[in-house]
Amino acid sequence: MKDVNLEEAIGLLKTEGYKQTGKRKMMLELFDRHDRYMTAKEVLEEMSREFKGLSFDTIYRNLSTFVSLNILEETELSGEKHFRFVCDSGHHHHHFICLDCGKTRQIHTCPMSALNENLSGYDISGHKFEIYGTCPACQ
Amino acid sequence: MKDVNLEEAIGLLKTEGYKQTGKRKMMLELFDRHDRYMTAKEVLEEMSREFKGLSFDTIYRNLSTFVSLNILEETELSGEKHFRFVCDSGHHHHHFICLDCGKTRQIHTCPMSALNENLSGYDISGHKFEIYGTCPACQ
DNA sequence: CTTCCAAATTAGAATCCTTACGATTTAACA
DNA sequence: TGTTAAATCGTAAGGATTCTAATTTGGAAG
Repeated sequence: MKDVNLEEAIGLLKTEGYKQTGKRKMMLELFDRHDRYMTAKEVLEEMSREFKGLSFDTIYRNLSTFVSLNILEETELSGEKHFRFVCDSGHHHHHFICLDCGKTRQIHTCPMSALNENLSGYDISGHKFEIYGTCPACQ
Repeated sequence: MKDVNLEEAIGLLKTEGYKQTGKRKMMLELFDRHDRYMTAKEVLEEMSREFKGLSFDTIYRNLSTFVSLNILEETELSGEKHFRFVCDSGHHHHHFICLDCGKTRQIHTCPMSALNENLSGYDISGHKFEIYGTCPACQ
């Protein structure tokens, strides 16, 4: 199940004309394996074990590439960008995010569908609904 | 109406044992007058006209103080902290935020009250619901 | 299996936002 | 007024992120 996503993601690189490098594959494996929000620094630290002398730039550039390819999703927690493998549930949803471990739990209630305000005249480009706290495992 | 809030905010400084300095008063007047989300840099620029040689430290320290006094509220937009006078409507609400001018419009629908997920076992410490876009005036 | 080129990576500097520091000034009270 | 703790200044430090120029490499073409 998850491996399908991983393979799909790696395949997407070729499809879109990006090179399949060992670093990119390891980054994607990392996100697939952890299945939680991670910072660029965390990714760098884990990758550095295998790839010594890894550059900041590589991490940030690839994270940005993956987000634009819709392989990763991004959110900002306490001033730091966090990334996770995009959920494959196939429908729009939101997240409870554990502030300790970064793991998430899907929330299927979307406030936009239940919105009873009149926002005509407003051009809406996006919305964010996140619930923060501590997951059962971290308590 | 808004002046009441401003006076209350200035008065709160004394009540809580903080000094009422000209810089703090001008900062609060600024937020009262603009009534929108502003960055520390925007505040610094406007204040610098009157107070030349104003220090970063003063801006950030006072912004932080005002937030802790519940005079200002804070959110993070594209990697930068934004602050605005806390709304006085007296009840919990959320915001549409114009990404051009920073002005907001209150949203009274709260997703937490309509949440039909079972989150027992999760320790919830907070939530965020924001709608982004362009307000009528900025289109 | 080579050659080749655009893409990827590196190392390090630069940028942006934010916070921290010791020295100086100032608000508020007696 | 004088005193004192709080506020401010000037600047440096910090962390996250982006940029640049030089080098390396994936992978398509021969």
